[in-house]
Parts: sequence; C-alpha cells; structure tokens
Amino acid sequence: MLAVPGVVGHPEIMWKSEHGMSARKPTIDDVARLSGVGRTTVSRVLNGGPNVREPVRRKVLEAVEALDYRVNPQARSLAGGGSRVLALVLASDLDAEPNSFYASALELGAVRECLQSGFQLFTRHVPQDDPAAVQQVIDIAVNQRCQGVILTPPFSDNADLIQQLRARGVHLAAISPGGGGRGLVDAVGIDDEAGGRDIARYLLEFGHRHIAYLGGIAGHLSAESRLDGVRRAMREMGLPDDALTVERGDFTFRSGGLIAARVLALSPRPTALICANDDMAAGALSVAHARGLQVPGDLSISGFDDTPVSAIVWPPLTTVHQPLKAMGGEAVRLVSERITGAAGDWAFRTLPHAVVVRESAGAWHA
Amino acid sequence: MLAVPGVVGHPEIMWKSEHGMSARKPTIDDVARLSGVGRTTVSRVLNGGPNVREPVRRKVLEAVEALDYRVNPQARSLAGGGSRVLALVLASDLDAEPNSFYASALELGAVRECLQSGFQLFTRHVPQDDPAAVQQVIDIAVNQRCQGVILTPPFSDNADLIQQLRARGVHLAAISPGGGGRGLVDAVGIDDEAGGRDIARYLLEFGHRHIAYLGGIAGHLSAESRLDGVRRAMREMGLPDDALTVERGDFTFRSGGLIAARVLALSPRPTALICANDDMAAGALSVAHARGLQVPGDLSISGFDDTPVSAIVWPPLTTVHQPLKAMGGEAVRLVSERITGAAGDWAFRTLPHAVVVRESAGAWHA
DNA sequence: CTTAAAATTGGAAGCGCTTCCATAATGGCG
DNA sequence: CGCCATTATGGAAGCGCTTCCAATTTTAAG
Repeated sequence: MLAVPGVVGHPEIMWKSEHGMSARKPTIDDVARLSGVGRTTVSRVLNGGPNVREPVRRKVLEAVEALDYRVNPQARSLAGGGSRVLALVLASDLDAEPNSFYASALELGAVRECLQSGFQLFTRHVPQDDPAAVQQVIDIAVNQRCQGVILTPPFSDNADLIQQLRARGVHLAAISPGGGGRGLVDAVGIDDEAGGRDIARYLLEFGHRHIAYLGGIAGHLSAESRLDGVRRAMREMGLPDDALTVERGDFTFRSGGLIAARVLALSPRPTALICANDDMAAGALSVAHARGLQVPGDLSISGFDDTPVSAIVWPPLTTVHQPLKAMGGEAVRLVSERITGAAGDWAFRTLPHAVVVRESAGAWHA
Repeated sequence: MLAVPGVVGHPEIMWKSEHGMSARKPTIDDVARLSGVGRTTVSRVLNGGPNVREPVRRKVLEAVEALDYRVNPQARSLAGGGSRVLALVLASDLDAEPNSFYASALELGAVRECLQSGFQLFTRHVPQDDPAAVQQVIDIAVNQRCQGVILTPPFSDNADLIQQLRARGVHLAAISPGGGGRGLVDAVGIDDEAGGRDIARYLLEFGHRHIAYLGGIAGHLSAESRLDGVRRAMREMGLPDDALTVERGDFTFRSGGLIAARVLALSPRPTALICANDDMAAGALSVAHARGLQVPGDLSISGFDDTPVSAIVWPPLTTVHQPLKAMGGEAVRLVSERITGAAGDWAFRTLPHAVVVRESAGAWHA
C-alpha cells in the first residue's frame, strides 16, 4: 500500500487484514484528504455532479481506487441521497411452492437492471390471499424506506394498494396489470389478449372443436384477458360459445391437475386444454399421463409463460412466451425514471410475446 | 388523528395524504416528545434494552403506535446499531435458468427467519464459474455493509472467499459445505453421504445391478459425498466396482439429458440412474421418454433434493428430501448468533433427510 | 486590462439513530 | 431517617454522507 500523506496521523486506518476485522472502513473524508480536495467535491465526483474539472475528478477517482473506498449507502440515504432501495413484491401462497420460475425470471431481469442503475433490490413474497396483504406490502416499503416498489399480479391491479403506497411517497411500477392497475401506474406487460388469441388460433388450426380453458383466479386480470383472447379467436373461427369450457384454478400445478380431471370427465371430452400458465399445464399433463391419454394424440395441452417448466415436462409444452426477464428490467427502469423525477402520464410498455411450438399440441387421432 | 401535545408547533408533521408524499415521517424525537420521555429511553424500548420501567415502556409503545413510527434502518445502521442486513448468495450460470426451486426454498426459509429476528435479506445470484465470482461476492457484502452472508454450494467450500469475507468483518454461515467449508465456518446441511447411501440401497433392493450415477461438477463437495454414499452402499451389497458408471454434468436439466443419452448407449445398459439432483433426473427422464423407455419398467431414475420438479414430471420422481426451508432458516439463525456475539467453535447442524418414494424407481422387466 | 457572469470549490449544517457519561430517582440497611 | 449502591433517565456527541450557501477562481465580455 502507498504511503499516503493525508492518512498519516490516523493510525487506526490500517487494515489488520490477517487476524480479523479491519479497524475502520475508509470514509469520504479519507478520500478527500488523500486527493487533496474538499469533501463536497468528492461527493460530486461520486454522484456524477456537474462542475468538477477533469484533473480533479481523476485525482479523486484514484484516491477512491487506492483506498478501495465504497460509499456507505446507509449514510447516503440518511443524508438525503435517497435510499436507492427497490422492492419486488411477489404473490405466493405461503406454504405452497411459489411459482418459482416466473418469479425468478422477473427477479433476474430486475436485479440485472438494478446493478446498472445503482439500485438495491429486495424480493419479497407476500401471501396473496391474506387480507393483511396490503398492509404487509406497505410495511415492507415503509420499514425499509424503499424508494420504489415493483408490483406483480395480482397486486398490480390493486388500486387501493397503489394509492396507499403512493400516498407514502413510494414510486411504483406494475408488471402485467389488467384493468385495475392500467392507467394508474407505470407498467409493463405483454398483450395478453393477443397472446390468448394466438395460442387459441394455433390450436384451432389443428381442427380442435372442443376446448377447455384452465384459468387462474378470476381477480388476476391480465390472465383474464388471455381468456378474452381465446374467446375472440373462437368467435372469429365461427365456433359456438359452448365449444369452450372454462374452469378456474389458482395457477398451481396441483390445481391444474384437479381441474383437468374434472374437465376430462366431460362428454364430449375436450380435445385441447388451454392453460393460463405452464404450471397448470404441467398438472393437466400429469393427469393425462395417469389416464393413459396420448399427448397430443388424444389431447393437446398448451401452457403460458414459457418458463423452464414447459421444457422439463414430457412432452415439452407448446406455450406462449413472455419476456419475463425483460419485463423485470423494464419495470426497474420505469420506477427509476420516476425517482429521477421524470413526470408525465403513466406509461404502459407492451413487450412482444410469441407462441413457442413444442410437442404438447397438435392434431388428434380422428 | 389525536391532538397530540408534543406535536403541536410542528405543523410540518401533518400528512397531506391526498396529493402525494407526506411532508415528513415521524422520528424517534417525535415519539420521545409525544410520550414525554427522552430520546434515549425511546431507543431503549425499541431495542429491548434494560432499565426501563413498565409504565414508561407502555407509554412509549403507545406513542409509537399513535404515530405509526418505524425505526429508520439507515439511521440506526449509521449510528452503530449494525446494518441488520444479510445476503444470501446463490450460484447460478448467468443466463441459464438458475435452479429456482432449490434457491427459492432456501430463500423462503431464510426470509421467514429474518422476519422474526429483525434482519433484512438480500438474495443475490452470482455466476459460479466466473473467475471474478469471489470478488463479486465480496462486493455485494461490502457495498451494502452486510453484517452477514449466507453461502450456498459451491461457495460454501471456498476457503479463500470465507477467509476474505471474514477479514472484512462479515459474519458467515454456509449451506451444505463439503470438505472445504467444513470446520471453517458455521454451517447447516444434511448427511449427504447417508443420503446417497439410502437412495442407492433403495434401488439395489429392487435388484438393479447396473447403475449409473449422474453427478454434478466435481467441485461441489457435498454432492460429491452423495456419490461416496452410493459407492458405499454398493460395496456393502457386495457389488463389483464396475457395476457403477459415473458421469458428470452441471446440475442442469440439459446436462442431465446429455449424460443420460451417453449412459444409455452403454452396453450392458444400466437399469437405474441415480442423479445428483432433481433437475438432472428430469433431464434423464425426458431422454428416456424420447427413446420410448418405460420408467421404471425399463429404467429406474432417482433424483435428489425433492424440489417441486420431482412432482411435476411424469412419472413423479423418487428422490431424497432435503429440508431446504429449514436449512435456510437455520443458516440465518447461525449468522445471527454470531452477530449477537456468541463465540465458540464453528457449528455444523445436520438436519434429517429422507427417501421420498414416488414412481420413477422400481423393479425392471426381467 | 477591468468587471460582471459563470464555473468551481469547500465549510457547515444536519439526516435519525445509538451510545457514552452524567444526573436523578429508588431502595435496602444500619 | 440518613447514606450508599442500584436502577432509571436524559443530554450530547457523533456515525458518513448530501446539500445549501458563501467564497474563490475562471472565463468572457467590455
């Protein structure tokens, strides 16, 4: 290590790196002293402020390097720099396994963007059906002094929650809001209605005429518009309303199986199952296997989301791809723009979806 | 809201809840004023300190309630109360899907425990094969001023990383360390060797005599001892060494399929595949399906971990259950004990595992 | 060369909390 | 009833940073 003039006289700055903890982490004042400028100037350099001449900036940066200095985020936050903390709120049924792949993909995309924009991300799972859920989300945001919160369905549609968070000065972005959150908050999502229409069309082209839709909870508005899309596709193909049977579950593997069993007992038996997400499709697939039905020979099944689940099951699921990572990243960008102060109307960014053809859907044996 | 004596004269405390942000969040001084005690006393109550008389404590708590006061964690941290931030570090191959279920289960358990003990948890995914991984983990810990870090495999075995983090005053706990981390750090895990032995025995009892072990990367020590267990079981059953074929992948679905394909081309063909985790088993299962092999009729397959993947595939996987949530929780407890100051030798808590019998393993057609 | 305007820079005041230390109240005993 | 050991309580000093504002240096006109 260099013999640093400014640091002389502060013997407690030494690092006893061998036997445990260092005596003291370098502070902004250490950097200021070492680079021979004022504390304020260092702060300017660190925060990309204006009015710093190039040679000065370089000197400061060198000192930062030499001392391996890192801004203390807690101090920065206290001093008014903003906590730079964002929370990603995911719904989950407490002890049931969360829809991990969906959540992970969103999180991954969000974290990556946070790294770039210098935010810190917390991911928190909140039991969606809990009546205290709203309060819990607020607690998360307020307790940690989050500057922003990213809401996922069905929280994206909770106008009350949105209102309350905003009243406490928290900036927001929503992922896939349906009617509720739309226009109330910055958001990102795909065109769910088109997604539903596309997958339905794909199936109808194989000639399927009895279709069942395995949906999620009704309050999940974006998933609900997938159903609207399915209905539209059928109408456009001139099919009667009773060609479609609709049943609802809760997006879990288990409920997919339960509903599939119910639907497969119908007569005439549907030849295709359109599921609201991949997990439910996987559940339906298991039931099909258990009954010895060939997929897609006896029964076509489609998923939604294109999470890894769709590739893991057999046969792999034909599904609708959602760019979840990109959605997570975009959500971060949206809140961060709000935090930076950009005003204006609530944005809704629509990202592209696509039907991913694998092997679980096709024509059926006569 | 109550007309609060102490607050009079501070008109800026009002909440303009309608049009956006509140003017100011209540501080500890507001609580002190309202309850008519000193700031220090409030702090004591908030932190469970000694020497506070019951009526005083109650008064303070009432004021907290009335003002909906929350400690500002940033301020507390700055003042020396410790950041109360923990980081859970997970390995992942950057763009490959992380083993989400494994990660989520650990995280869920950890978060739950954190809620109880008042810690804040960050979950961060670090590309394991990156040479800069160690530095990245250190950055996460240092930048956020984490008090503790929970390491998962293969970081649990990285003595260098452990050393460096400790040198910076970060407290640690490791999940499932193998040789490397064992004895260097507080840790929790199952008896992997016994787990491997148990599942191997289960299969051998069906009479399998040609077995392939689909392992993970060799550096993943705890998974490696599962293989030791398998070997031991075979030896105990008097089987020759060449009854076991060992191939390695990287714990992903994809590599499971790749290796399975290779192994199934062997002659004589193994009648059972023991996989190092559920994802690889799922990959192997897909390959079996693709080749028209009956499972378990033609081929038995077993997983490890008992993540939801094992229930989602068909047939559902016989696997070894790891109490992942409990492990996550225990890890938090371990670091938090260190932070609180309990000294002593490094602990290793062994949690119970169990063979979960489902349908992917059994006897084979003669 | 002056002189005002613009660009840099640093001093000082907190942000909300914990903690050290001094002060005040309480209690046990002789 | 006093006196000293406890037990309670509050005052004041920072923790490391951002930011307001005043001071200083440049630069651009005049």
